[in-house]
Amino acid sequence: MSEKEFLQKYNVKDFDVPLVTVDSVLFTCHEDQLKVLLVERSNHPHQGQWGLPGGFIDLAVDKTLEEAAKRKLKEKTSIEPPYIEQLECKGGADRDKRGWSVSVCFSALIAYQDCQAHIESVSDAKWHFVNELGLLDLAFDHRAIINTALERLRQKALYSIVPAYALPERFTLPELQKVHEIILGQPIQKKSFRRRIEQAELLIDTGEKQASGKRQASLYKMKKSSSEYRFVRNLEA
Amino acid sequence: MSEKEFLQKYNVKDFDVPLVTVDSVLFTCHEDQLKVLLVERSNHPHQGQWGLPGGFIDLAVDKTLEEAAKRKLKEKTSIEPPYIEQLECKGGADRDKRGWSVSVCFSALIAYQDCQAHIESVSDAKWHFVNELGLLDLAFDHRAIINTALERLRQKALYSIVPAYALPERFTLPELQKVHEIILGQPIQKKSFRRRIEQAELLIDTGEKQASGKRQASLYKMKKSSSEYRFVRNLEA
DNA sequence: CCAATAGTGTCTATCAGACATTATCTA
DNA sequence: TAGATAATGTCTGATAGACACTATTGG
Repeated sequence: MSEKEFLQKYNVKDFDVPLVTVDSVLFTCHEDQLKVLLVERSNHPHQGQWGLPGGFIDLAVDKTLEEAAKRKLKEKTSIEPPYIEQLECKGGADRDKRGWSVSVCFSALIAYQDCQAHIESVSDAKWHFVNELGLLDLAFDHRAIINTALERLRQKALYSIVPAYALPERFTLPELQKVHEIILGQPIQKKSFRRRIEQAELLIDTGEKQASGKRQASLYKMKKSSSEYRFVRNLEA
Repeated sequence: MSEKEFLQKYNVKDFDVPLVTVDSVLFTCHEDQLKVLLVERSNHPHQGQWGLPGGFIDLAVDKTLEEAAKRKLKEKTSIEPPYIEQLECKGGADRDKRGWSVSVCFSALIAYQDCQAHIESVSDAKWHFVNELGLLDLAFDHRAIINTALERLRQKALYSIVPAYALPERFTLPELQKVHEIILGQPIQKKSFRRRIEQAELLIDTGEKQASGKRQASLYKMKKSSSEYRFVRNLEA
């Protein structure tokens, strides 16, 4: 049989296939706390419970998995997050009552200010304090996914400035340090933090200042590809 | 509608779903070179081309994605690799001629000695020098997946001793250093390498020695969970 | 004893931690 | 001017790089 014939006859539905979803753990920083976006499920299974924003891939619309995840996030936040990366893929026979299922999970960051207005207008989406998830009964294995995302984000806070994407495009160094401290759950030496960022030349000084009450702090923005930079030496956990 | 009714009516095949495979990049070290296991495809599409060991999930057999990947590897190597981790998930409309497809990719390591006999007995599987893949026309986007796996493995060689899993259970420090050097493509300072492993207490001295020609080297084995250890400071790339 | 490989001693360079100090802002 | 926040100076400590040195083996 030629490949052409083979492809003509091929039909996915002749086989037992798992169901596939994309789900995203979208973090932000607000009120000196880490928050994660959750959605109240309108459909079975787990109707009424909180879960991660996500859903099925639209084969006709989505070109890639990341596009699918972004599309789902955009529905809730109105914009695509400035940072998104694949986290892990969960799959198994028992994680979804509908059958063998695969969830391709993403971890993303966004500035609170950039999407709060829209999120408030969407009735089923809400920021939740990461520290207070203990009380909630989350859908599927979404709690475990959030924990994995948190762990990864903590690692990144130790060796990169990826957490900057939880801030607006322009931000001050004290703000950035605060975000790292919130993620890590502990204070960082100001000098160490600034020194390494300066030395690696990861930020651009916009020349502007931010009046935050007392002495004004310089406003910076990320250089392109600064998020890929990895410090040789980690901050201590 | 109750959840029970919903689940009774639910049928995956009522929806357009992508096809899902698992694929693994299995590395080993041999003849001072990094090698990757490839399989000659017996079926369409890409019949006759080399590709990663993998295939469809057997919903009746596999409990998780990792189990599916291990099962596929075992078919070619006769054993499960001592190290396997999820690498990334590739998905898109165009990566497979059969339709929208998702590949859950794993990266794994194994000792050459532990599986070479069986691999030689399997007619369609073969170790390929990683440095000589340029000549091959690999199936699907498998070349890109291998490159991602390589990049990740290089990172791990800088901050962990995961590469030890490309060696037999018992190995010498010079052997381990050599594996790291092969992965990194450059020499490492012997003293630095040994110092950090000793200090982190990652290995157990078995008391045995290996006669490799000249002075005998001590044989070590990994401690449990040493593979999760991450040095605070990387080797320099 | 020689050659080769295993393993150690030790100096330097780099960079994070600690914390004191200075600078700049508003009230 | 006082108080607060931003930013810097500088010492210490940990650890990787460099490389010379010693130790142990087989021939």
